[in-house]
Amino acid sequence: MTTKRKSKGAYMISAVAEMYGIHPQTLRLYEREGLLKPSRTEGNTRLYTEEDLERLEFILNLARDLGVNIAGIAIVLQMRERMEEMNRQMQSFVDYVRTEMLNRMQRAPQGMEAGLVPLRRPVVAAIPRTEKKRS
Amino acid sequence: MTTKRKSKGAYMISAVAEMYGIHPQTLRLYEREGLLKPSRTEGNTRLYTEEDLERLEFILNLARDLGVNIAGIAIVLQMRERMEEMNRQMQSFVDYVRTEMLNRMQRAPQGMEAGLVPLRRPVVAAIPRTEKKRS
DNA sequence: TTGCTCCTCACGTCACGTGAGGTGGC
DNA sequence: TTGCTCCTCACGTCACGTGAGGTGGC
Repeated sequence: MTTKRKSKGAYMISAVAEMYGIHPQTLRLYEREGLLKPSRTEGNTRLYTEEDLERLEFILNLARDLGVNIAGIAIVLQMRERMEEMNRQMQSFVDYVRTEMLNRMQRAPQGMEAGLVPLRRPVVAAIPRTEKKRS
Repeated sequence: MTTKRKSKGAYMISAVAEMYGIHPQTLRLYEREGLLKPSRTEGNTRLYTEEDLERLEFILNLARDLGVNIAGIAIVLQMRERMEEMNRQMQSFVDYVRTEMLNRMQRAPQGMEAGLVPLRRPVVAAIPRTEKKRS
């Protein structure tokens, strides 16, 4: 038996197939269709990182549980990235406003009662986060 | 020939099918699968409003041009609604901050050089809008 | 009556997943 | 050598779109 796991968090195709109960050919299919892009060894063997596995879990959730086809998964993946980008921008904007408000308050505390209250729990808290598991 | 269009902006199934070059059965299929929910006349005949047609155009773009299956279209539709909701929240937050900043400036104009410049073109301008045609 | 509507059932096609078969390198 | 890897080709199944067939109301 050879090592199916190579270096830190990089898996060969049969290990991944076994972990998720799918056929190795299915993994090759997903790659051919552009859903996954695992790196390769010098000998051309696929290596799946933790990041690839996270993406694969998302794909399998759509494909197996929800019945979405490959074209649909591709769209959903890119929409997910757009939403995450929006969340990042929203978050940095909220952070900017919060620190700016605090700066101003220190210089002119009389404005406090009018402006600070709505900022304590910023709008971003009401936005559904796209789930993203961290190992 | 009967009237295929009833009242303002409400179309019967054959008119819609002809407009978009699809089979009436396909429209019934999309409704059965939950993608479209046209209203009905008292006699149980489907009536498609302008809003339904807009949604249908989005669906057809996914189905015909991109090859997304029905399960995928359902997911994409609900992601689209979430993104639109996020945009609305972002916009209202930006609006709130802008007016609040202006209020403060009028009361304490010495803070101007530090805070106003980044707000002139708010973050929302960098966010890709989901397209939404208006008739 | 005509031309639409409603519905259900069924078929053809295609995508997806999987299997077989043959190759090559650690 | 063994057990993996790579690849291509092919098949079974199912979803999607469409057609037929029969019904009913404006």
